[in-house]
Amino acid sequence: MKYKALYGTHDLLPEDSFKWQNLEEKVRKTISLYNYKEIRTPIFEETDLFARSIGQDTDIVQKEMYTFLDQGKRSLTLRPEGTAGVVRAYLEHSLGEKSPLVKLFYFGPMFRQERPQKGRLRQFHQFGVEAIGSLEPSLDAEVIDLSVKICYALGITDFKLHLNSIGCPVCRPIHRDKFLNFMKDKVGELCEDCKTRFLRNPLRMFDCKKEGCIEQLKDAPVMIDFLCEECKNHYILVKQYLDALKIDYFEDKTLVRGLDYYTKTAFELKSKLLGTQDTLCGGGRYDLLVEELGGKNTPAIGFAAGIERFVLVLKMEEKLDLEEKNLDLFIATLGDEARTLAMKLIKDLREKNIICETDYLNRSLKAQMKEANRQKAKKVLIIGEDEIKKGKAILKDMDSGEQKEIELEKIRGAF
RNA sequence: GUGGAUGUAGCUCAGUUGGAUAGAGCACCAGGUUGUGGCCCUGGUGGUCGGGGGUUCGAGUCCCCUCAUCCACCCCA
Repeated sequence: MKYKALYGTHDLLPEDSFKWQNLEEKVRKTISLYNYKEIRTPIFEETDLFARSIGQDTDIVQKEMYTFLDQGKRSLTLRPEGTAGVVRAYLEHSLGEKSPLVKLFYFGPMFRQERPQKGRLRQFHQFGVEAIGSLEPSLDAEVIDLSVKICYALGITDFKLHLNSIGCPVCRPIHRDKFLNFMKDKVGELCEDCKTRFLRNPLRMFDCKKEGCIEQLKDAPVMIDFLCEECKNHYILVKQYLDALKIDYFEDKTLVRGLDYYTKTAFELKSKLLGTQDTLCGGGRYDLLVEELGGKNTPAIGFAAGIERFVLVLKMEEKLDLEEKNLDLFIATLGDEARTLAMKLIKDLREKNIICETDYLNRSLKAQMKEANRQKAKKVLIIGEDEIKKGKAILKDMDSGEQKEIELEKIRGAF
């Protein structure tokens, strides 16, 4: 075979596409309950937008973006995540001038050039929400509540909410100094990866699974103990709201975010069923991003969720909707006259929203019946020469096997 | 970018210490029913054994290279 889907990309075939549709429908419905409105932004943007918002030093910008030059020699990039484009659109259309709090959601493909593995693809799909314009902890609670609610709406039960606060530009440097100071004598004991992390992204050391590193990090200062008054109070209030909403959470002092724009509240929904790429949904505050992209100082919070990962978990929990819309009627024909009649009937019935199908391969009646069965048609209408003469046709119920003659003009009434 | 594993029919997989026209189940097509599906029976279509090179009288099987996929590292949805 000459052409194949690129490494890390997948075709969504008919046998699965309806499952995605069902999933999307439920997600949309739930998000709408929380009064978020859909926004659709382009899947490519100026490269600089992503570099600016995600952060020059992140892995995404450093090595994972699909970047190309267009005919005009401008550097463009397939979006690696959704927030940057949404905030760009928010600013471009002055949505903040029309309403102080803007609640948006999106669905769509994202692109990152990573090595694929379970739960990780190069073109993958996310949905996410962004609430832009408020610093209220109650808004954090709403966003978190929504993410949890979506899981329940889909029937997912095996997941855990991890919660943390990663501070702000006031308190983060203080912790960073303390942390580096604490670790600097221990660097020699760390694994090679952690030595690199120490220089590039020290907090990532908390993710290390090696026992030696975990031991060294045991008493390391964590961000949560260094929060400034504002961040500390914010975090306390978020927890109070979550308690009030009876949402269980696990305070994960080591939870870090990969994108530079995050501040204060950070959360993830994780599922053990996923293997090592266990994050279903990740989010948090990004109070600095809007200003960073040229807007006014505007606090915001959001999350993004991986649709493929949801599908994986749903498959494992066997909660995927298997209901396919199947055929209401298959019309089997014998002869040219019958086929013409069938064509007219079908056009008519489709007008009435009846899903119907007929044979386009000149097959035997037996083969047509097999086809009807394969497509799970509820009923089959058989039109042959005898039936045309009599002005009647045979209507067969495929479940019971019963069949009866029916006048051609009365067929519409049978549904 | 690094490591490990796996590539045989549309799908899931057998294939012995290297041995003759490469198999099974499912799916597909046809017949058993001159105009009736599912179950059953019979038959059929379908494979450059991922690709290339090598060893050998002989390679799906052994060796080398390459490509692809999966899993893991890194990192993230």
